[in-house]
Amino acid sequence: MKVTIKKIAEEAGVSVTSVSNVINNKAHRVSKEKREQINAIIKKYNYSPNMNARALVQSSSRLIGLLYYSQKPRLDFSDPFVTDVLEGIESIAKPKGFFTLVHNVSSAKDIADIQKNWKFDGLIAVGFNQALFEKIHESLSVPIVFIDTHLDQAVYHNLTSYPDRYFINTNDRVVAAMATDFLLENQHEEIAFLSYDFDEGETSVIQQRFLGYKLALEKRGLAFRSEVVYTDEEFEKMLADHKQYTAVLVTADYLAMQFIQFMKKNQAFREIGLSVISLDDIKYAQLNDPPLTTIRLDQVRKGELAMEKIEKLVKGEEEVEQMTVLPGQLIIRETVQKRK
Amino acid sequence: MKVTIKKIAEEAGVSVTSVSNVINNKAHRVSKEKREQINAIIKKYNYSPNMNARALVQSSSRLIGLLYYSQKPRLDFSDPFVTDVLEGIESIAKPKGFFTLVHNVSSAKDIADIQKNWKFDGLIAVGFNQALFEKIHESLSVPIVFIDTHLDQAVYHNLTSYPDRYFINTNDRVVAAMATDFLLENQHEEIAFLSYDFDEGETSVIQQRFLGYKLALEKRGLAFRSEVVYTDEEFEKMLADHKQYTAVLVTADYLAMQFIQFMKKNQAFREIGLSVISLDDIKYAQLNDPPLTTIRLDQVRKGELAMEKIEKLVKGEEEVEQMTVLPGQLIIRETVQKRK
DNA sequence: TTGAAAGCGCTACCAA
DNA sequence: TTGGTAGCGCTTTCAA
Repeated sequence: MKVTIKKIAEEAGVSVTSVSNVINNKAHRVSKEKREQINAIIKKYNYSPNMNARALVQSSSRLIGLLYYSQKPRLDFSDPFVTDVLEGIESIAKPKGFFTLVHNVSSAKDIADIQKNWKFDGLIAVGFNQALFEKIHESLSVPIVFIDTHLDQAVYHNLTSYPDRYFINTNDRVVAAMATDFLLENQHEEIAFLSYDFDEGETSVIQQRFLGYKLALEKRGLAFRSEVVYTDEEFEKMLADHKQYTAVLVTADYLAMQFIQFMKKNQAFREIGLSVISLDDIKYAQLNDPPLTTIRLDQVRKGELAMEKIEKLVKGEEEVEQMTVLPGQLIIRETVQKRK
Repeated sequence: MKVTIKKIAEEAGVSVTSVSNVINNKAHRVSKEKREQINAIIKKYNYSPNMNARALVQSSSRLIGLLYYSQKPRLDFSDPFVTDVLEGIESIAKPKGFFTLVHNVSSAKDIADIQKNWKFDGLIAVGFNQALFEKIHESLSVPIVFIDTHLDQAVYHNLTSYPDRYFINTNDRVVAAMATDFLLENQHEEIAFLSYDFDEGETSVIQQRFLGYKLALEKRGLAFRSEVVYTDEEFEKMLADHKQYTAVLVTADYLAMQFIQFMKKNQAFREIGLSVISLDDIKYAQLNDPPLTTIRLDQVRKGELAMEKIEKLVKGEEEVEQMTVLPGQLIIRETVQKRK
């Protein structure tokens, strides 16, 4: 037998209103006597209110939507960029009584389906691009926190026109420049760039890092050479070209690990004294052999911050900063050697 | 302005019933003429029904709850046991129109809060123990698929008494024996066992693997030696004891990677020709140096299977098998050497 | 084929 | 301090 607020009210000999008041911590509206009685019955039946009914009337739900963008219909959850954010969110959401609905967004159409369905209190969108941002911005009115979403500067310069849109980013340009600088400081002047394939024309995480890399080179008076820019498909080519560079900046730890393994297999890592620096500092970075020198991006923290912002927004009491940029932290381990 | 079914009905000049019928693919109850008109308006407003209202009346929701057990309030999402399951679930759930709510369960109390809240169509519970199983079994009536949940044999021998409870497991005993056997075949007779801390008295994943390890030894006529059973806190001890064993069975790739790194650091891995086999085959296993010999458990597949079961259950058409046991697959790479 | 109306469980408003 | 009741948006009878 289903137990509803009505049943509780009947059994306690009070009105549903009183029960509702007790549930919703408006206990001061109920006499202590009745309050205790109601609580006893609630406990007896292990009752907790139906969230659908509650959401229906309140137009709010304690439900957070976590939207991951990926072109592939299948999200790669072994990617720490994906899961660390989730970890951060859950750690804040659970104690605050929020539930997290995870959804993979691969097209604009997916977005339309989402909000209207579930009356989210807020959305956290990870890795969106400009097109998707615009789509979701105009079709949904709930607060949205964007993580690692790189947009045209026009948006960032005009944040006030985007109320209820919040951003948590790494300054990818700075962070890539930081990595490049570290290589430079270690006397490396011929630095390759290795990343997943990307479109130079569109603002994206990788594209920003690429810019940072070029900038750092330029600042040092060094020429950028497009011949030493590689994608994850070009390990063979990198092997053949290895005399063209003494160090490489890799845009992700995982990719760096693959690359190093490949070079080791071909006697071209330790033997030629190749230096490697990457970005992320995933849990496995320090288990690599040699342990990865990398820049910690702290995705977990981003998740926590996003959830904290949403919680404040729901409470509606505090001001919430629209833009939060997290610094990267250089983690020196063993893959970068001073060049002799 | 909010667009509801009522608004659509008004604008189309029909009743809400007709609109409802169109939405729910009972289109045959509506004349073609009206149907087209309604569809046009729906499209115009990009309307989609409020799931809360729908769930309220139907007591069903297209919502799946994914419950992870962990003692810690904070779930470790970098654990592939956690995320691979999620990946499998989402890959099936999304195309079928299900949404996945992720929740971390660390106590019996968490369970009570859950079901009543959201009217799940089904639950997927990962890594539960006997106590939690019983708690959730008696308090919830929706279908539940348990993944990697080890229970007293009494339950498994009497599955018919547990309708709507489904199980997807690895036979951890078999899989651990398989790993041990592989070591044995390679002439190792002194085999250590390394795992996270566990309670020998309670049925659990690790406890089952421990049993499998002992069984395999026994079958070979080898004595089990409790001195070579270690936890993740005892790397130092393992180093000191290294003459006591020539190979080690580790219950998780991640732990194996940590152990190997530790031993390498102390010149006690390659130098003493230690062999290691572990379980999981996470994505990083092959990037280890040397690449890990391990047993693939395929957690992604488990997630897919769980979601498939639930989908069938919701449709209510097909019979669903209550117990599915997935085999492990030996992946031979480079951490096991034939003993000389 | 169509629509009116009841009711899902809850909160919020207003009156007592 | 208490309770009656409207109404959230939808599906589902049931009657027309």
